[in-house]
Amino acid sequence: MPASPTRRIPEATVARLPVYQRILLELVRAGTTTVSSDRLAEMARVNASKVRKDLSFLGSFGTRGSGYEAEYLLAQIDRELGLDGDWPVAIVGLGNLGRALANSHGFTSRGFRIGSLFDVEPSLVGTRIRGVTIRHLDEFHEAVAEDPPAIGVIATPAADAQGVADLLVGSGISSIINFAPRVLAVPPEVLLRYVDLSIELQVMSFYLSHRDQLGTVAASPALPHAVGLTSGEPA
Amino acid sequence: MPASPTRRIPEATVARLPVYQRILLELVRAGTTTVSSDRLAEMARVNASKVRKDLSFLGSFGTRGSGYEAEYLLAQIDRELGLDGDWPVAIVGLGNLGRALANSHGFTSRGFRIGSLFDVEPSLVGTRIRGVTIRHLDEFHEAVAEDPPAIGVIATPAADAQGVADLLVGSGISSIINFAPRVLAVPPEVLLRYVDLSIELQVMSFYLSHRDQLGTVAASPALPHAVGLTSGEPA
DNA sequence: TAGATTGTTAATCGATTAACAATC
DNA sequence: TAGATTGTTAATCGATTAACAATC
Repeated sequence: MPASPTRRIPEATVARLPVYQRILLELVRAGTTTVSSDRLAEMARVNASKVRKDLSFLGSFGTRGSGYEAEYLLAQIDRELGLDGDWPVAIVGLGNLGRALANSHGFTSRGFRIGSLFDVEPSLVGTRIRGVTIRHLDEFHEAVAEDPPAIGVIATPAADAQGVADLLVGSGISSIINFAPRVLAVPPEVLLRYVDLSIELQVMSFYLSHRDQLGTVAASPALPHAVGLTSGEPA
Repeated sequence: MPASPTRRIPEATVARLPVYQRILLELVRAGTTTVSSDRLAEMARVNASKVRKDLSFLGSFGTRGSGYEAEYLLAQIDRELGLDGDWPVAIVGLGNLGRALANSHGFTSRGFRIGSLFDVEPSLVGTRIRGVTIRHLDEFHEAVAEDPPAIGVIATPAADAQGVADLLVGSGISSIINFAPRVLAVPPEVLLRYVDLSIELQVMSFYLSHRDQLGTVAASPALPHAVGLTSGEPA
């Protein structure tokens, strides 16, 4: 019943697993024990065949005639996503955005913890967020040597983003999420992802401005939707 | 030389246009006048063929032998994205995240403006961000009647997100960007996009935990990368 | 001209989806 | 059993990419 040992999960499926994960989390909290692919599909706004195909890459966890046991499926997805691990994350930049991130769901959910926080602003250095003291960026290398982060998050002003990226890469961090509205240059082996309101707004703008034109409207944007660019090659 | 009048831009291309847009903006600011598909591809971390194909959907704007005129290409992309329009955006929720959004690049760049801001917190209502006064959510319907937003942004705590979504949809807004870590139910014709740190972190976690395993690593995540789910059908 | 680079073709690859046999 | 729903197949669709003729 487990999938073959050499299962290779398609990228498009990986992108949807966190979505199913969140849906299942909400369902489980609401007391749901069993869920069908139809229901999952409705909530994720995707095709039910796609849900079944996606889940089939992880194994055969459903029961014909009744559906999936929500809690069990959730555990399987967590395992697949590596959320049974403990990934320390370093956040650089604790302005409004950085503070929002540090206080976000991302770090209260399984798999992640705030490893370290950095800023250069004297009034912020030394203060604490969620029990973690903000350190000066000058201390970056020693802090990282103590507790090496798995993922670096850039939440600085755009002008500082490349410098911080260089620092992260220089310290051996190979996964970066960039919230600064700036295109970054990093070595090709570094996993780099962008999260960006402007880009989302622009994609919306495209669909808004093409919506009512003749019949010229393109297909609706697919669900694992773009927010930016980029990624690194796997090792 | 313009593309056929019935050009239909593929979804994957639409997702990359904002990326090219940003790169061109940075190049133009840095004084670059001409750029090749190779250079653009390098900065966007995609294949050069893909850049040329993407741009060819907009028309034939390059010059064989030398490349693209940066400023002109930028203008064409802006036009295609509808950034020559003026889209008022309403932001609901002005905690750290909402404030970060209101002050972000998204609203200082072409095409968008902060139309209205809403919160329920008495200490916030009446204060101003970038010249716009925060109003109480109770005033939502009258405010929206005065100046109907094209796009609604949800930046509230997760628990309030569905209620706000209902309010937005009820007032006729058909494009929503949700920053709250909650799955929303909205009618199928509503364009809904999610932006979410947790989801980004989870996708990173997957690639991190599969990186060194045997040769089992999946393909690197494609650049228009997933951050969530969903979208509405075009009208 | 010689070198460079576009725009486009066509082959390939990956993702989506309807359909249905398997089976609870 | 009858009804429901999975897991998987196979056809289809869309996206990627190498290659190269066109052409500046």
